[in-house]
Amino acid sequence: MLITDVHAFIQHGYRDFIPHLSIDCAILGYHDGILKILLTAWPDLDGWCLPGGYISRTESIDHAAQRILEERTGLADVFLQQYHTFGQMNRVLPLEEKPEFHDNPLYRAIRGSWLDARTVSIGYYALIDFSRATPRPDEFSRECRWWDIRELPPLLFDHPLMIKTALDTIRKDLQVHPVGLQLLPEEFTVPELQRLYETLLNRTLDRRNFMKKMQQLGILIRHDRTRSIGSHRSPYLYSFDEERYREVLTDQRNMSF
Amino acid sequence: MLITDVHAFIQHGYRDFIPHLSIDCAILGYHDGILKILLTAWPDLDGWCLPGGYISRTESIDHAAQRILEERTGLADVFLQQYHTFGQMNRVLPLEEKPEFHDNPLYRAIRGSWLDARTVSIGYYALIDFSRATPRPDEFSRECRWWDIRELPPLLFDHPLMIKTALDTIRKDLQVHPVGLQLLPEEFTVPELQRLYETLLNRTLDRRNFMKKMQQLGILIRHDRTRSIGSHRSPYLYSFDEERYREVLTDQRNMSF
DNA sequence: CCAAAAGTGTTCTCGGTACACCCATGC
DNA sequence: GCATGGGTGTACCGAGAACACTTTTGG
Repeated sequence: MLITDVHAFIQHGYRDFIPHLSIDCAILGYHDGILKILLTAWPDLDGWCLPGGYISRTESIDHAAQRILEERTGLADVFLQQYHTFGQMNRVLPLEEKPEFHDNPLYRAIRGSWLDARTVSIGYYALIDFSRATPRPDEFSRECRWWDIRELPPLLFDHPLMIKTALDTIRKDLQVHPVGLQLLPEEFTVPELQRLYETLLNRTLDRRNFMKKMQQLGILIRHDRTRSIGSHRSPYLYSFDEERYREVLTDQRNMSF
Repeated sequence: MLITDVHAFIQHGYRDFIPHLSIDCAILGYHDGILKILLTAWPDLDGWCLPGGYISRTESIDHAAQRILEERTGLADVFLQQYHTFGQMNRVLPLEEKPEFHDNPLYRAIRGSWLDARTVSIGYYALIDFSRATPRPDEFSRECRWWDIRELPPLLFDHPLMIKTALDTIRKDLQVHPVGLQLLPEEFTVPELQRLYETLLNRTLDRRNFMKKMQQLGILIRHDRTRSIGSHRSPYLYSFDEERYREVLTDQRNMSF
């Protein structure tokens, strides 16, 4: 479902969408050792937000999250995980205090509408390769772009908490679910995979122990070819053993680093 | 906030409560090696439900969950944890198919009201001592009582999934959070504590390893007195070292059994 | 004195961590 | 040949799992 007319959406959107309930997606993007997060900005406000949206009355919340992610990134069938529902009373309060909020015609239209109500938001996180996504702002936003996770702009609402909770959850889930299937190309080297883990966990890992761990998980298939990386020894190329990968996913043993 | 008049609530409840969004509480009760769950039944329907309720427009979702729990059990300040939000399209569908649903005047009043709408539900779980709770049905229910977790009655909606997810989450959280502070009397024996763990995890544990684990966590204080348990050696009485207990809670290391 | 439960200590194994040496590559 | 990063193996340590004997109590 596409929102073509912003003001029709403000006035009648509650016919198609559930009021008081929204979804916010912490879309983490990884590429070449850089971890970014997708944020959107509204006009005349200098704070940024997680991409969000509303739930159609005829779709599941998981479907709504997938749809929102696809609208913002162009990517479908992404691993997307519900992680927490945020329902504090003061979630959105700080916005009302901003003077910019009162001047802009868009926000004036929103005031008093179904959108101007206490809202509970369901948080989802996703992990994707940001080089494959093309960020697109939604109808309300002036901008939608990647931000380095280490240099975030000012954030609106309770979105700092949402991002922190998402990262904590991802790092915890990483112990159980070997990620990376979505984030790396078909063929990759172990140092590349290690760098992904190091970036997500925000700490360095021991090369030898990391290799041992991956070998005993058995989810990697080594190819004969290597990758040329300049004036160094060429690392082997690997692929995921997808079948074994799924076995490990269902297995509930933890992986620690 | 108390609902005094059921029909006023059906007609005007949306003024005070957020529509389309509810809370369901998986309230687990433990006592003497028995694990139970609190369920409510609606008139003329032979399926049971988790106790649930709506969120006041002026309270946080956590507060709403606490309130609902207190209304059903009389207990305040209970450890209550959000664990998942359920938003499938067909959550409530099976109810509409039941013939009993169409005959009862209560359900006829609900049809077409704000309550007869697609609803997303936030799941919370709690762990309490069921001997200290006095179950009370809500205004819609004909009964509210404990059921042994091993012998559950037929359940309505997606509540089987809710219960399964709650139990899975509790068992996972048990690895991190030493529970039991809420579920045991002030003074207890280690075998009693072990039985609590065994009941929650639904498997037996080794006495010696369990004792070692508790000792190295350091959350137990041994008293000089013992408890007389019949024709057997009298086990020592212990209390929780609450200060140390809180330290362990914040610590993120896992406890495995 | 006997049955049943409580209390305690040792061994084994596995996984995580720390650590050092050689190898390949391009300049 | 040298700098840089890739590939591999070993030693240690702590935690969990398996396991047996003694002690207490009431009948």
